[in-house]
Amino acid sequence: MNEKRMEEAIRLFTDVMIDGQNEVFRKVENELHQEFSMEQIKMLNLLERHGPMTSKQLTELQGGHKSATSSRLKKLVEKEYVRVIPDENDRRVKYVALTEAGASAYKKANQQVNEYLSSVLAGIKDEEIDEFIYIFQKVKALLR
Amino acid sequence: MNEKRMEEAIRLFTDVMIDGQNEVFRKVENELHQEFSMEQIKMLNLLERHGPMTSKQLTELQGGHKSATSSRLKKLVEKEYVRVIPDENDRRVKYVALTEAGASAYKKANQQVNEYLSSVLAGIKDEEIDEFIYIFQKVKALLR
DNA sequence: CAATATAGTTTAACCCCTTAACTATTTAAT
DNA sequence: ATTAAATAGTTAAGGGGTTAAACTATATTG
Repeated sequence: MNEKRMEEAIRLFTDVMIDGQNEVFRKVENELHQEFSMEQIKMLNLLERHGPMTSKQLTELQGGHKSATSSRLKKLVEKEYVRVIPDENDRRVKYVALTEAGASAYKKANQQVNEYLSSVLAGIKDEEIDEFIYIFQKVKALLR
Repeated sequence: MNEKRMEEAIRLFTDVMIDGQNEVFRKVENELHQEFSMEQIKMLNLLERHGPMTSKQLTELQGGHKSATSSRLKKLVEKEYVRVIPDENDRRVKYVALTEAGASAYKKANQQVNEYLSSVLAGIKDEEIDEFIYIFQKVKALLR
Protein backbone atom coordinates (compact mmCIF):
# COMPACT_ATOMS: atom_id res chain seq x y z
CA MET A 1 0.00 0.00 0.00
CA ASN A 2 2.64 2.54 0.94
CA GLU A 3 4.92 1.15 -1.72
CA LYS A 4 6.29 4.59 -2.32
CA ARG A 5 7.19 5.17 1.26
CA MET A 6 8.75 1.77 1.55
CA GLU A 7 10.90 2.57 -1.46
CA GLU A 8 11.93 5.82 0.05
CA ALA A 9 12.76 4.10 3.31
CA ILE A 10 14.94 1.61 1.50
CA ARG A 11 16.82 4.24 -0.41
CA LEU A 12 17.39 6.25 2.71
CA PHE A 13 18.59 3.19 4.50
CA THR A 14 21.14 2.26 1.85
CA ASP A 15 22.32 5.85 1.60
CA VAL A 16 22.84 6.17 5.30
CA MET A 17 24.50 2.80 5.50
CA ILE A 18 26.93 3.47 2.70
CA ASP A 19 27.56 7.17 3.15
CA GLY A 20 27.75 6.70 6.87
CA GLN A 21 30.49 4.14 6.71
CA ASN A 22 32.38 6.16 4.12
CA GLU A 23 32.11 9.38 6.04
CA VAL A 24 33.04 7.95 9.38
CA PHE A 25 36.13 6.28 8.14
CA ARG A 26 37.11 9.21 6.01
CA LYS A 27 36.84 11.78 8.77
CA VAL A 28 38.43 9.62 11.36
CA GLU A 29 41.07 7.97 9.27
CA ASN A 30 43.82 10.40 10.27
CA GLU A 31 45.53 8.46 13.01
CA LEU A 32 43.20 5.57 13.42
CA HIS A 33 42.93 4.28 9.93
CA GLN A 34 46.67 4.35 9.62
CA GLU A 35 46.93 1.74 12.29
CA PHE A 36 43.81 -0.41 11.86
CA SER A 37 41.61 -1.61 9.10
CA MET A 38 37.89 -1.44 9.67
CA GLU A 39 37.73 -5.18 10.15
CA GLN A 40 40.47 -5.12 12.71
CA ILE A 41 38.64 -2.42 14.61
CA LYS A 42 35.49 -4.46 14.59
CA MET A 43 37.41 -7.45 15.90
CA LEU A 44 38.85 -5.42 18.75
CA ASN A 45 35.36 -4.15 19.44
CA LEU A 46 34.02 -7.68 19.72
CA LEU A 47 36.81 -8.69 22.06
CA GLU A 48 36.24 -5.62 24.15
CA ARG A 49 32.51 -6.20 24.40
CA HIS A 50 32.44 -9.93 24.90
CA GLY A 51 35.82 -10.70 26.39
CA PRO A 52 38.20 -13.46 25.24
CA MET A 53 36.88 -15.95 22.76
CA THR A 54 37.98 -18.43 20.15
CA SER A 55 38.72 -17.74 16.54
CA LYS A 56 35.62 -19.67 15.62
CA GLN A 57 33.39 -17.50 17.77
CA LEU A 58 34.96 -14.41 16.33
CA THR A 59 34.21 -15.67 12.86
CA GLU A 60 30.59 -16.26 13.76
CA LEU A 61 30.16 -12.83 15.24
CA GLN A 62 32.05 -10.98 12.58
CA GLY A 63 30.93 -12.94 9.56
CA GLY A 64 33.02 -14.11 6.64
CA HIS A 65 35.31 -17.11 6.53
CA LYS A 66 37.55 -18.51 9.18
CA SER A 67 40.58 -17.93 7.02
CA ALA A 68 39.83 -14.23 6.95
CA THR A 69 39.58 -14.25 10.72
CA SER A 70 42.83 -16.12 10.91
CA SER A 71 44.83 -13.63 8.92
CA ARG A 72 43.19 -10.68 10.63
CA LEU A 73 44.17 -12.21 13.91
CA LYS A 74 47.69 -12.87 12.77
CA LYS A 75 48.22 -9.20 12.05
CA LEU A 76 46.79 -8.11 15.37
CA VAL A 77 49.02 -10.59 17.15
CA GLU A 78 52.05 -9.27 15.29
CA LYS A 79 51.19 -5.76 16.38
CA GLU A 80 50.70 -7.14 19.89
CA TYR A 81 47.21 -5.79 20.24
CA VAL A 82 45.89 -9.24 20.84
CA ARG A 83 47.25 -12.36 22.42
CA VAL A 84 46.46 -16.02 22.09
CA ILE A 85 45.85 -18.40 24.98
CA PRO A 86 45.72 -22.13 24.30
CA ASP A 87 42.74 -24.00 25.71
CA GLU A 88 43.85 -26.54 28.27
CA ASN A 89 41.28 -29.17 27.49
CA ASP A 90 41.22 -29.05 23.72
CA ARG A 91 44.55 -28.40 22.14
CA ARG A 92 42.99 -27.41 18.82
CA VAL A 93 41.38 -24.42 20.46
CA LYS A 94 42.99 -21.05 21.09
CA TYR A 95 41.42 -18.22 22.98
CA VAL A 96 42.01 -14.70 21.77
CA ALA A 97 42.25 -11.83 24.21
CA LEU A 98 43.04 -8.13 24.02
CA THR A 99 46.41 -7.09 25.37
CA GLU A 100 46.63 -3.87 27.36
CA ALA A 101 48.09 -2.16 24.33
CA GLY A 102 45.18 -3.49 22.30
CA ALA A 103 42.60 -2.33 24.78
CA SER A 104 43.98 1.18 24.98
CA ALA A 105 44.54 1.50 21.25
CA TYR A 106 40.98 0.41 20.71
CA LYS A 107 39.73 2.81 23.31
CA LYS A 108 41.47 5.64 21.59
CA ALA A 109 40.19 4.66 18.17
CA ASN A 110 36.73 4.27 19.52
CA GLN A 111 36.88 7.67 21.10
CA GLN A 112 37.69 9.27 17.78
CA VAL A 113 34.74 7.59 16.14
CA ASN A 114 32.52 8.61 19.00
CA GLU A 115 33.63 12.20 18.84
CA TYR A 116 32.85 12.40 15.18
CA LEU A 117 29.51 10.67 15.50
CA SER A 118 28.62 12.79 18.48
CA SER A 119 29.17 15.85 16.38
CA VAL A 120 26.97 14.39 13.68
CA LEU A 121 24.18 13.18 15.91
CA ALA A 122 24.27 16.41 17.88
CA GLY A 123 22.02 17.66 15.12
CA ILE A 124 19.28 15.46 16.49
CA LYS A 125 17.15 17.19 19.03
CA ASP A 126 16.94 15.87 22.54
CA GLU A 127 13.33 14.95 22.14
CA GLU A 128 14.18 12.95 19.05
CA ILE A 129 16.92 10.84 20.52
CA ASP A 130 14.44 8.35 21.92
CA GLU A 131 12.82 8.05 18.57
CA PHE A 132 16.23 7.53 17.01
CA ILE A 133 17.13 4.82 19.49
CA TYR A 134 13.81 3.10 19.07
CA ILE A 135 14.06 2.97 15.30
CA PHE A 136 17.66 1.89 15.23
CA GLN A 137 17.09 -0.80 17.82
CA LYS A 138 14.32 -2.12 15.70
CA VAL A 139 16.39 -2.09 12.55
CA LYS A 140 19.30 -3.75 14.29
CA ALA A 141 17.06 -6.51 15.54
CA LEU A 142 15.52 -6.96 12.11
CA LEU A 143 18.92 -7.36 10.53
CA ARG A 144 19.52 -10.59 12.39
CA MET B 1 22.67 14.28 31.00
CA ASN B 2 21.62 12.15 28.12
CA GLU B 3 25.25 11.14 27.74
CA LYS B 4 24.12 7.59 28.17
CA ARG B 5 21.49 7.81 25.50
CA MET B 6 23.86 9.52 23.13
CA GLU B 7 26.31 6.69 23.66
CA GLU B 8 23.63 4.17 23.00
CA ALA B 9 22.58 6.00 19.89
CA ILE B 10 26.13 5.97 18.61
CA ARG B 11 26.60 2.30 19.26
CA LEU B 12 23.34 1.48 17.57
CA PHE B 13 24.26 3.61 14.64
CA THR B 14 27.64 1.95 14.11
CA ASP B 15 26.09 -1.48 14.54
CA VAL B 16 23.40 -0.84 12.00
CA MET B 17 25.83 0.73 9.62
CA ILE B 18 28.33 -2.08 9.76
CA ASP B 19 26.02 -5.06 10.22
CA GLY B 20 23.65 -3.64 7.67
CA GLN B 21 26.24 -3.42 4.98
CA ASN B 22 27.60 -6.85 5.80
CA GLU B 23 24.19 -8.46 5.88
CA VAL B 24 22.93 -6.91 2.71
CA PHE B 25 25.91 -7.93 0.70
CA ARG B 26 26.06 -11.32 2.26
CA LYS B 27 22.43 -12.19 1.57
CA VAL B 28 22.37 -10.74 -1.86
CA GLU B 29 25.78 -11.79 -3.02
CA ASN B 30 24.55 -14.89 -4.83
CA GLU B 31 24.28 -13.59 -8.34
CA LEU B 32 24.97 -9.95 -7.83
CA HIS B 33 28.16 -10.03 -5.89
CA GLN B 34 29.61 -12.44 -8.41
CA GLU B 35 29.38 -9.79 -11.03
CA PHE B 36 29.97 -6.52 -9.19
CA SER B 37 31.97 -5.27 -6.29
CA MET B 38 30.21 -2.96 -3.88
CA GLU B 39 32.12 0.01 -5.22
CA GLN B 40 31.14 -0.82 -8.75
CA ILE B 41 27.51 -1.02 -7.73
CA LYS B 42 27.74 2.33 -6.08
CA MET B 43 29.24 3.80 -9.20
CA LEU B 44 26.43 2.41 -11.34
CA ASN B 45 24.01 3.83 -8.85
CA LEU B 46 25.52 7.29 -9.16
CA LEU B 47 25.37 7.13 -12.93
CA GLU B 48 21.81 5.97 -12.82
CA ARG B 49 20.73 8.70 -10.46
CA HIS B 50 22.65 11.60 -11.89
CA GLY B 51 23.18 10.64 -15.50
CA PRO B 52 26.47 10.82 -17.38
CA MET B 53 29.34 12.58 -15.73
CA THR B 54 33.10 12.84 -15.76
CA SER B 55 35.52 10.69 -13.89
CA LYS B 56 36.32 13.64 -11.71
CA GLN B 57 32.73 14.14 -10.69
CA LEU B 58 32.40 10.46 -9.95
CA THR B 59 35.43 10.67 -7.71
CA GLU B 60 33.95 13.58 -5.84
CA LEU B 61 30.64 11.83 -5.31
CA GLN B 62 32.05 8.47 -4.46
CA GLY B 63 35.09 9.55 -2.48
CA GLY B 64 38.60 8.17 -2.63
CA HIS B 65 41.26 8.95 -5.16
CA LYS B 66 40.93 9.46 -8.83
CA SER B 67 43.15 6.49 -9.50
CA ALA B 68 40.66 4.28 -7.71
CA THR B 69 37.88 5.66 -9.83
CA SER B 70 39.95 5.11 -12.90
CA SER B 71 40.54 1.43 -12.30
CA ARG B 72 36.97 0.87 -11.22
CA LEU B 73 35.85 2.49 -14.41
CA LYS B 74 38.23 0.45 -16.49
CA LYS B 75 36.67 -2.75 -15.26
CA LEU B 76 33.14 -1.57 -15.90
CA VAL B 77 34.12 -0.50 -19.40
CA GLU B 78 35.65 -3.91 -20.05
CA LYS B 79 32.44 -5.57 -18.97
CA GLU B 80 30.62 -3.08 -21.19
CA TYR B 81 28.37 -1.84 -18.44
CA VAL B 82 29.60 1.64 -18.95
CA ARG B 83 30.83 3.63 -21.92
CA VAL B 84 33.02 6.64 -22.32
CA ILE B 85 32.17 9.70 -24.38
CA PRO B 86 34.86 12.25 -25.10
CA ASP B 87 33.98 15.85 -24.42
CA GLU B 88 34.05 17.90 -27.59
CA ASN B 89 35.34 21.09 -26.12
CA ASP B 90 37.98 19.77 -23.79
CA ARG B 91 39.77 16.73 -25.02
CA ARG B 92 41.12 15.88 -21.59
CA VAL B 93 37.60 15.23 -20.40
CA LYS B 94 35.64 12.03 -20.83
CA TYR B 95 32.04 11.57 -19.89
CA VAL B 96 31.00 8.26 -18.45
CA ALA B 97 27.55 6.84 -19.18
CA LEU B 98 25.70 3.64 -18.45
CA THR B 99 25.22 1.31 -21.41
CA GLU B 100 21.90 -0.46 -21.74
CA ALA B 101 23.50 -3.60 -20.43
CA GLY B 102 24.79 -1.60 -17.51
CA ALA B 103 21.45 -0.04 -16.78
CA SER B 104 19.62 -3.34 -16.82
CA ALA B 105 22.29 -5.17 -14.83
CA TYR B 106 22.15 -2.43 -12.26
CA LYS B 107 18.40 -2.52 -12.19
CA LYS B 108 18.47 -6.23 -11.52
CA ALA B 109 21.07 -5.92 -8.81
CA ASN B 110 19.17 -3.11 -7.25
CA GLN B 111 16.01 -5.15 -7.29
CA GLN B 112 17.68 -7.91 -5.34
CA VAL B 113 18.87 -5.49 -2.73
CA ASN B 114 15.41 -3.98 -2.54
CA GLU B 115 13.76 -7.33 -2.12
CA TYR B 116 16.01 -8.22 0.72
CA LEU B 117 15.65 -4.87 2.41
CA SER B 118 11.91 -4.95 1.93
CA SER B 119 11.81 -8.22 3.79
CA VAL B 120 13.88 -6.70 6.56
CA LEU B 121 12.00 -3.45 6.83
CA ALA B 122 8.69 -5.25 6.61
CA GLY B 123 9.20 -5.73 10.33
CA ILE B 124 8.53 -2.05 10.79
CA LYS B 125 4.94 -1.27 11.38
CA ASP B 126 3.05 0.94 8.98
CA GLU B 127 2.64 3.64 11.56
CA GLU B 128 6.35 3.64 12.17
CA ILE B 129 7.47 4.08 8.60
CA ASP B 130 7.07 7.82 8.76
CA GLU B 131 9.13 7.94 11.87
CA PHE B 132 11.76 5.81 10.15
CA ILE B 133 11.86 8.07 7.14
CA TYR B 134 12.04 11.17 9.25
CA ILE B 135 14.94 9.92 11.31
CA PHE B 136 16.88 8.57 8.39
CA GLN B 137 16.40 11.72 6.37
CA LYS B 138 17.74 13.67 9.25
CA VAL B 139 20.74 11.41 9.66
CA LYS B 140 21.48 11.47 5.97
CA ALA B 141 21.42 15.25 5.96
CA LEU B 142 23.64 15.39 9.00
CA LEU B 143 26.22 13.17 7.37
CA ARG B 144 26.97 15.83 4.80
C1' DC C 1 55.30 31.26 -25.88
C1' DA C 2 56.72 29.26 -21.77
C1' DA C 3 55.06 27.94 -17.25
C1' DT C 4 51.47 26.05 -14.74
C1' DA C 5 47.16 23.70 -13.94
C1' DT C 6 43.90 20.02 -14.86
C1' DA C 7 41.76 15.29 -16.31
C1' DG C 8 42.93 10.80 -16.43
C1' DT C 9 45.95 6.61 -16.59
C1' DT C 10 49.46 3.61 -14.98
C1' DT C 11 52.38 1.35 -11.74
C1' DA C 12 54.01 -0.32 -7.37
C1' DA C 13 53.14 -1.67 -2.76
C1' DC C 14 49.87 -3.21 0.50
C1' DC C 15 45.45 -4.83 2.70
C1' DC C 16 41.34 -7.78 2.55
C1' DC C 17 38.45 -11.70 1.01
C1' DT C 18 37.29 -16.36 -0.67
C1' DT C 19 38.13 -21.12 -1.92
C1' DA C 20 40.44 -25.09 -1.23
C1' DA C 21 43.95 -27.87 0.51
C1' DC C 22 46.41 -29.18 4.69
C1' DT C 23 47.73 -29.93 9.87
C1' DA C 24 46.66 -31.24 14.32
C1' DT C 25 43.63 -32.97 17.53
C1' DT C 26 39.33 -34.87 19.25
C1' DT C 27 35.10 -37.72 18.89
C1' DA C 28 32.51 -41.40 17.14
C1' DA C 29 31.90 -45.83 15.39
C1' DT C 30 32.97 -50.40 14.60
C1' DA D 1 41.40 -50.30 20.66
C1' DT D 2 41.61 -48.60 15.98
C1' DT D 3 40.07 -46.40 12.34
C1' DA D 4 36.99 -43.04 10.23
C1' DA D 5 34.83 -38.65 10.53
C1' DA D 6 34.47 -34.13 12.47
C1' DT D 7 36.44 -29.79 14.23
C1' DA D 8 39.77 -25.65 14.99
C1' DG D 9 42.97 -23.19 12.66
C1' DT D 10 46.58 -22.10 9.14
C1' DT D 11 48.37 -21.50 4.58
C1' DA D 12 48.50 -20.53 -0.35
C1' DA D 13 46.61 -18.93 -4.72
C1' DG D 14 43.82 -15.74 -7.20
C1' DG D 15 41.12 -11.61 -7.51
C1' DG D 16 39.35 -7.13 -5.52
C1' DG D 17 40.35 -2.56 -3.73
C1' DT D 18 43.13 1.32 -2.10
C1' DT D 19 46.73 4.99 -2.05
C1' DA D 20 50.72 7.65 -3.59
C1' DA D 21 53.50 9.09 -7.05
C1' DA D 22 55.01 9.41 -11.62
C1' DC D 23 53.45 10.30 -16.26
C1' DT D 24 50.55 11.79 -20.57
C1' DA D 25 47.88 14.85 -22.91
C1' DT D 26 45.51 19.00 -23.23
C1' DA D 27 44.16 23.76 -21.53
C1' DT D 28 45.01 28.02 -19.38
C1' DT D 29 47.66 31.89 -17.78
C1' DG D 30 50.92 35.38 -17.41
